[in-house]
Amino acid sequence: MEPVDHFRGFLKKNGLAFTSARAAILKGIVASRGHFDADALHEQLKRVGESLSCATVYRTLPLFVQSGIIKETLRSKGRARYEPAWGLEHHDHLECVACGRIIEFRDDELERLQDKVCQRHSFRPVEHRLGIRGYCSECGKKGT
Amino acid sequence: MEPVDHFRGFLKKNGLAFTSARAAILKGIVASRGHFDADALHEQLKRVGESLSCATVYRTLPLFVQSGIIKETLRSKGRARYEPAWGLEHHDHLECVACGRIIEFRDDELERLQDKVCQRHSFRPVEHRLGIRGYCSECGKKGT
DNA sequence: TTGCCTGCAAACTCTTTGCATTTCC
DNA sequence: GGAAATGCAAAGAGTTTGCAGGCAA
Repeated sequence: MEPVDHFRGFLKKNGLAFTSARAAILKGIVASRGHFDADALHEQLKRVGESLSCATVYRTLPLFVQSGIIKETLRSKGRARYEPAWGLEHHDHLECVACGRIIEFRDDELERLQDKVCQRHSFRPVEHRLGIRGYCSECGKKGT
Repeated sequence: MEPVDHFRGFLKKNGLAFTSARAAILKGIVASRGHFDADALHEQLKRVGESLSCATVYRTLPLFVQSGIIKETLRSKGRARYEPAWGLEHHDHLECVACGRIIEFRDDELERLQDKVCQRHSFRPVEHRLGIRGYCSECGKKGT
């Protein structure tokens, strides 16, 4: 199933309308393969000729989160950031403090270990975020 | 060495002054054993009779981070949160989405595994944050 | 004395909200 | 037609900054 179909279903189920603005935002999300924030998404849509107010973007993003199309990731400089979640497995992030590059990775053993920690504390996990900040291979070569 | 001595050394080394405001903030940090945010710290200091502007708190916190007295942790509701880092081993967090309780834990194997992931990507880690959100044992009992 | 510090208030950034109007079903 | 969605602009929260005066070294 395509994201758009899933999203239409989600809207219908909740008595919400599939509007042109929402269609545009979804297109923007799909186009920006990777991480983005509200402002970047808004800018991108403007570039493509879609004119939406940023209020609409902010009002709509939670719908995409709820429907599972995207998810919030670590905030950066006070901005909420998102990434596509549709059809993707969970993964964690390496974030380069020098160039800002984000490297995604997944490690099953790491996941299992986290579950063990939760069990040990009788904690029922809903979600987790692991972010490792440091220097990527490129920036690491250059020094410091 | 006491935190205050370490901090004085840090200031001296950087040509900065050890002022009464900074002393008060340090006392506040030490007193609030655990997590806090700028606002909570400011409130606590007011309660003890110290009158500082919040601008000073905001301006001073980065000094404590740089000196290693505290460190930033996961943000919550748009607020930067901090915790003491002086003399404490690194640890990670379980955060209850129901009651807000934060449980700290440390798992050496988890740490090692993270290093392995970094090696695999030729990534030199500086710091990492692992936050697991879910329901603590208390809230888990009550339902949902 | 020479800067660094501070308080105050205004500015800023990201995000949310109220209201009148438009769009969807 | 009626509920829901939108744009606009103004409000909010948390945080930062400019400036004039105050303190540490």
